[in-house]
Amino acid sequence: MFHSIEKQVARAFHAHLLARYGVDLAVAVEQPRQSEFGELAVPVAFQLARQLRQAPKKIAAEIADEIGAIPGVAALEVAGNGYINVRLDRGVYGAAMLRGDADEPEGSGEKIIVEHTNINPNKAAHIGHLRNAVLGDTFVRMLRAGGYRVEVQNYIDNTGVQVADVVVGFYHLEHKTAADVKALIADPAVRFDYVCWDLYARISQYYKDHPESLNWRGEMLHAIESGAGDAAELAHVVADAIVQCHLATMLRLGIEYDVLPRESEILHLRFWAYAFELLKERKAIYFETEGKLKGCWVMPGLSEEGKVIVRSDGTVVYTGKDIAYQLWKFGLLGKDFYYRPWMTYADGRVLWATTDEPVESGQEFGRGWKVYNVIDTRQSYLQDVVVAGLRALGYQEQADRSTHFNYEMVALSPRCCAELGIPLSEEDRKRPYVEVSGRKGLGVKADDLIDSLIAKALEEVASRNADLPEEQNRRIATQIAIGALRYFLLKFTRNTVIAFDLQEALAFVGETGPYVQYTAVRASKVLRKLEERGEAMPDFARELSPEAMARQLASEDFWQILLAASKADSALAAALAAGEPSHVARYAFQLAQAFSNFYEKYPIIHEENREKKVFLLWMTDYFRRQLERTAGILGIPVPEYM
RNA sequence: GGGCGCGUAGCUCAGUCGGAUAGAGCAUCAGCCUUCUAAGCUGAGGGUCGCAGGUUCGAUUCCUGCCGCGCCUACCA
Repeated sequence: MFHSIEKQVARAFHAHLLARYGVDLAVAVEQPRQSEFGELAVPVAFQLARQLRQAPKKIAAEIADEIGAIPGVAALEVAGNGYINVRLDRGVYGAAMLRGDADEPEGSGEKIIVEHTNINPNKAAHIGHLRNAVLGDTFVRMLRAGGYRVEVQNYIDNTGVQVADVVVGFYHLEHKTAADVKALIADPAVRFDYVCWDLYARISQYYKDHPESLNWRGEMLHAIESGAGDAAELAHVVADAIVQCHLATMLRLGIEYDVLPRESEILHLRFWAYAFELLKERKAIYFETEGKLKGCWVMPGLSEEGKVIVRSDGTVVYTGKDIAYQLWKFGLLGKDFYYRPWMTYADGRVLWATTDEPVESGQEFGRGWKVYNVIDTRQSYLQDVVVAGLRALGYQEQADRSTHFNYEMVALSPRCCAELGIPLSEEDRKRPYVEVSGRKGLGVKADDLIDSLIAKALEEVASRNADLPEEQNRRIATQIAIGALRYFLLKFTRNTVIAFDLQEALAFVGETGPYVQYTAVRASKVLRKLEERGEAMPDFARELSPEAMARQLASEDFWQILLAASKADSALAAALAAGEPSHVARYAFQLAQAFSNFYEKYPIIHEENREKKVFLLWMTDYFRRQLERTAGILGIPVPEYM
């Protein structure tokens, strides 16, 4: 609701400035810090002061005097050195909310592709991967809430070095065949992704101790690429099983995908070969004939030496395949995958995976208008190479619409390492944080963290609801765990390194997901209590006249609280514009704070005055809806009770 | 060396396009449960916005330099 007014005010000012001063200005509308200054502030007089060579205060007065009536606005006031403060008509505003006036969604019909998660399928997911997936998933939810059409892709690098290493581990360290590993996967007592986690650390250490054994890796990569033999089969078995683990882990947090594009198909369907020809043809890469990079195909420009795309042994680096993939995402490759169903989600939606077998699936993916790649900021250079590749091929517009949705890494605080029993060098102990490393097996596994959160939440839930069945309490505890974890990962801005701290992640008080959930639970509990007392929910539209609304909203307290609740769309729009899910998280917390205040201060169902009681109930219901909607955008479920 | 990012309360972090008295959570201290769930609420203390210049009506915000920290700078991803 608030967002509509914001836009309306901005439009009115823009039109007036154009007509009166002939100035085409992008009008900024901000929210004053102090509520006494009104609901909106327009600092446009400051911008004009320079051009018109007049005092801001004088210009502001002139504008406020001449602009005329703006729908929904009660008054304009000049304050400070030249602010124009806007006071809304509370009755009109309240009545519009009662009618359920919604802001028109901004989204266009163009398809937006968001790629996230992208975990190497060779070990269990850790907190770093969770940040990626939760950020990506939340951004997707934001876009969809904003009316955009989104396709979610989770790229599976099932033929890369990391998978090869684990397969080498199974082969040379464990002496296991594909059949042995299949049996291991089928064993319900074995957490296969955990087994691989340890094995990956072991083989990495083994390479370090026995550098000559590194040729195993090369051999394995070739075997996988050829696609035949026991080794290739083992690689597929391992990667598929780990993907299954990752999908299960993500599903625990409510994260789903539309399609899994796999690297094996990029190879087998010759996407890369095709892109390679394109790159050569359009002179985006050149063959180096001398020096250090002799025999490589190199993309010049981004760094001093250029970026190797094809190694001297003829194999392509990941970034090369990524260029082919990015071209496909925009529908520029002229080739396409085939698709087969991978699994079905609870709501019946099918997750598709690519295949190289020509089958008619009736599915179409890719051909996006805009592409977001959710990838951590350490890979900025590689992402720049991909975009430079598009540019070099002449796809300027698509390059401009390629966004590296970057974020900082999750590291471990030294204290956290100590708690987890991770030994640290003297040097590491002095650092502010220690990088997670899959190779070293250094990190917090996603499922372990979720399990700890559930256990802790269950303790809490059970102590408050001892009379309820354990199974039911466990379900609630799971929802609380999800809320805690998602909020924890979302409350930081993207470019903040999260120094992971177990105590903080496990916190349920203060600025946390459970606080937001608890508030929503309280709101719906009030409404439920009303019915338990045998009272019906009032017909708000009939009982609350615009006059009654204006009367109640004359209370500064009520007005401020309602105003806060009405800003959900505005907060979402700002967060989308900034590409910053943390803004939504922060708003959810502020919203919860506002309701908690209201809840503590005003008895709702015990209110004697009928008009006021109906109004309070309406406020509660409105809050509940706004809170649930915002939580939903964050992927935070609202439990029945807590 | 080069590129990117960070430095704000004891700790962890926010801080709209340069704007009005720099905020939140945690921690500390003092209060609030016979009334809709205390995972809550109220209040208090706590700041040289890394340092030094510059730009201007105005700088935590923009520019330059310096100091400190991190990441990237692979024929790994």
